[in-house]
Amino acid sequence: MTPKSTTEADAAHEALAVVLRVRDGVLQVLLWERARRPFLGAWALPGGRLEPGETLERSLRRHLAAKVDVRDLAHLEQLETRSDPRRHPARRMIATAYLGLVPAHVDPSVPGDTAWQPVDDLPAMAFDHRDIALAGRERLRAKLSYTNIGFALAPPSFTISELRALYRAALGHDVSATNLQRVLLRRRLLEPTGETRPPGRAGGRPAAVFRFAATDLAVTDQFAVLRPPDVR
Amino acid sequence: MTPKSTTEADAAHEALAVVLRVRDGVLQVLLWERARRPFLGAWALPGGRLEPGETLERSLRRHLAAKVDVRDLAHLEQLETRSDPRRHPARRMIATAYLGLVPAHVDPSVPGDTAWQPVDDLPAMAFDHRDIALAGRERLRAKLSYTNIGFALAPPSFTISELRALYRAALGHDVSATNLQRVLLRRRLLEPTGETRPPGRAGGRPAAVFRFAATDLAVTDQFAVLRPPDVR
DNA sequence: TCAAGTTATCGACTGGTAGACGAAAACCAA
DNA sequence: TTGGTTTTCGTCTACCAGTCGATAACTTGA
Repeated sequence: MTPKSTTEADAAHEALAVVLRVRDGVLQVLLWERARRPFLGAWALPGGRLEPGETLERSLRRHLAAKVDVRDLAHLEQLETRSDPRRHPARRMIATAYLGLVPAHVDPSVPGDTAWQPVDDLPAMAFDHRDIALAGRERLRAKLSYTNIGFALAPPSFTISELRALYRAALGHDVSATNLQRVLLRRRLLEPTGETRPPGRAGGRPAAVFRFAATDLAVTDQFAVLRPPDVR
Repeated sequence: MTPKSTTEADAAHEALAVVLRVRDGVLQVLLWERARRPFLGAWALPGGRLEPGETLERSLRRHLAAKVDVRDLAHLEQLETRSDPRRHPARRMIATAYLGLVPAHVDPSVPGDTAWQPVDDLPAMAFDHRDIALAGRERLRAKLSYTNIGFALAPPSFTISELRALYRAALGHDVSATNLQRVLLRRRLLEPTGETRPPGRAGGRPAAVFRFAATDLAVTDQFAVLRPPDVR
């Protein structure tokens, strides 16, 4: 049978966040420099201990409030829970990671010990945080293809060129402007605002301005290759 | 600042499993009848407390061993972590749920307090286990469409008709035998064994026998509508 | 004012894939 | 031999994404 009385205390639990944004064509993650051991001075994901009575998401938002304005978080979803006993060198610590997205148009001021780092060229990181950060990137990339999660990275309105730059930075490869517009329009994820943006100094045709349709994310969170019959 | 000393003990953590199989054309989940309060006598997902030094997956396999032969589990992946303080009426309990799949050809004997229940017609369940079970079903349905996760539900070899029955039960809707074969063959997920199965008493053409190709699940775990250019 | 350059948008072509359907194959039973 | 059953295969069609080139709408500079 399983032991009923735990000799040591129950495992501590923490919530961590992979907060991503696109800036200057680069996908960045919010990291902070640890101020205590272990891994003193190393880069780490923001987050912290779960306190009694809190949900994980609430705890995460509380810890995050010290780093960024939580109102700037356009999207937050659970990633995975890590439980390897050796992931923390000193104590038992279970971590539940979340993926958070910050739109391109907000630039939250962050404390001095906090910085945006490129996800494709991460510095040395504490614990297993590097793996978690990369898992967050992969989740974003997968979901960009079949959901409207892109709205969480984009400003309220944008041109196709601007959106294309966002997708290129997040996906890590180029996307065709023609296909991006057609695919998103056909799926009713995008709608034109009717406005246009004046061209830059080099000239060029004014770009039409679009916005993401106000559809529920959950609605478009599904994709099926084998669709049910008669649904068309 | 956040409180450093926890007045009450840290939250207890449990691992739960949504173990699914297809039997007689019905998608079933493994449940057991609780033998103690709260929810005494109600149906619950198998699982139990995480003990010191265990990973979540190891803990789950240990608890599951009392219910089914763990070697019969063809697939196990993490689903989600639930942390609502009110999900357990008496104490603080965080649950990490997993999705497990049992192939159709094995029929593990289960203890008397354990039973397979239809996922589409669940009995009243303890805690939030009903939500978790349905989340497991949705994960399976989504992944059936774009991964080779179906191999974990299928016997080592099978005819297209048998596989079609499996998919119909799991997906909840009919699938065309023609398309099922063509789609899976084209993606190299399926390969013919060269054998045929003799027809039943009513006659009919002998069915060709297939098996899932021995590709790594992780390899086929990706799908992209917006593919990178030049990859063809 | 006009030509050249620039950027955005659109239409057309192509290839690939899935759903539907019916024909053909391979068996059984009467 | 005929009719029924099940499986398998080919074909037709629709849809969708990737590519490419034409066109639109603007700029600057001569």
